[in-house]
Amino acid sequence: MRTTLYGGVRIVDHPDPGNVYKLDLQCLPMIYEFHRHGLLADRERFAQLEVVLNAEILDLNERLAIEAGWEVNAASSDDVRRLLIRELGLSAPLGFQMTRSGQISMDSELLRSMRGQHPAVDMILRIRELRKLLNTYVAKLPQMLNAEGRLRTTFRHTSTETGRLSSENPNLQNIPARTKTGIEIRNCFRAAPGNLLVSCDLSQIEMVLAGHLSGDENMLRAFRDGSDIHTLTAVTAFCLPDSERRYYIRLSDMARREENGEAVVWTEDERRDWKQFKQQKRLPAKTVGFGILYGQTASGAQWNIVDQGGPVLSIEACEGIISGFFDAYPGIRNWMREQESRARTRGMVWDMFGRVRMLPAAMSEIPRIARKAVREAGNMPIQSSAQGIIKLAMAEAMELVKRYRRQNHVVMPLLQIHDELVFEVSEDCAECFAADLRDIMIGCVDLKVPHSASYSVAERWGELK
DNA sequence: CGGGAGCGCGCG
DNA sequence: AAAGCGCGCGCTCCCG
Repeated sequence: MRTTLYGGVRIVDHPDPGNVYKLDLQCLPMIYEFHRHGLLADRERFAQLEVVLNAEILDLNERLAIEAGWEVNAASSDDVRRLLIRELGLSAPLGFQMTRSGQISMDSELLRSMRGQHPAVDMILRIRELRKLLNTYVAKLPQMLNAEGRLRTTFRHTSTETGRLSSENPNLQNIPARTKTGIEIRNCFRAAPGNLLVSCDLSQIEMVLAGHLSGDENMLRAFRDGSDIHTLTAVTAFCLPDSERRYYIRLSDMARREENGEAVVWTEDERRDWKQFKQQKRLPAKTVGFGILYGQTASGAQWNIVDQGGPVLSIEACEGIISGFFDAYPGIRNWMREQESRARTRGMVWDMFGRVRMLPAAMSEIPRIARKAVREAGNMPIQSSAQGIIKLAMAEAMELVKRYRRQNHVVMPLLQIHDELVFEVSEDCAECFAADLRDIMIGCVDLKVPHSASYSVAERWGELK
């Protein structure tokens, strides 16, 4: 039994936080490297992109004004509400979400669900997307370059609740990646001539850790066999009969092998069935699977499934998928309950390295406050453990960096983006460094699941992965 | 005109 | 009514 003070609170019987302090200390040399180097930017390319975006936004704004009959500011949710709800009378398939101040929310999730009712919806979405990219990144970042044309960020390593790093002035952990224009922004960052960018990330690390921490046998087996987790969840959650179960698991296996570059022969029926299963069953199951790690409820899942192009499901159906997930992986349910109980009875949870998060709110008598804390309790050990693994890898990778430097190679640690590390490395050894880095990210910790990491090498950031 | 709340959205 | 975890940051709107 150990009694210590943590955050000014006396607590009994919790893991030794000594390892955490060591972890945080050991990753500092690499953070120093991040600060020292910065990312090389392509001014020319930024400038070109800025012209293109400006033109498209201007054009869209004009067309929106014609459509509406007045000058709508897409960045003003008041304007958007006035146009779409009051003047055009549009409605959402799942009803409206309210903001804290009691207004109907006009966020992109809701707008996407109203697509097709009126052309103004798509225009507003597109204007929003482009304005965000232009104002936050394309017009802003080039002003922040140093004399060498490199962009430096500041990482904070003591500011988050889960041990994650945060990045500010500017934030280089949220550079766009998901859209076509976003990738063009990433392509404005590059390695210097003679160098290449290397990135390596931990695959599905949070789901892997859910398996490791809970010890759930079904999930461990699934990861060991390399089967598709979301298909397994789907067939259980939707209560498919045995024959269909086996059929779809076989199809998911074929899809995986095909992705790995194997030649796979599909019949026409199989193709059609897989495509339908993927959209109608696997997508909801996948969405729920991620949501569960955040404590998502049925109504949250319902919105999310629609948002990602899945079917409109009833609340009952969503509840069914969530409980189906827990039936497929009962160990996860028990583990989640254990975190909830730690939060409710002791006001704290901790991760696999002993990092503690105090959650006194979980003891609150106000249900909304307590529920929020319980969600945080379920997520923290997973997010925090993932971060611990990356910090271990950062410490070990620093030795790798020194070894390469002794052989006169250029190696510049550039960024940590939560489950990913980015380096700039001389081109003659980039591939080799990447493989060594991957081995460190896998080997730095021993989990019940053999986890994996994947790397990528390219000249420009947007070409990675 | 600066500060801050509220909203929205980029990333993992 | 509430609504999914962790961040940083830009714009709008309102206040002093």
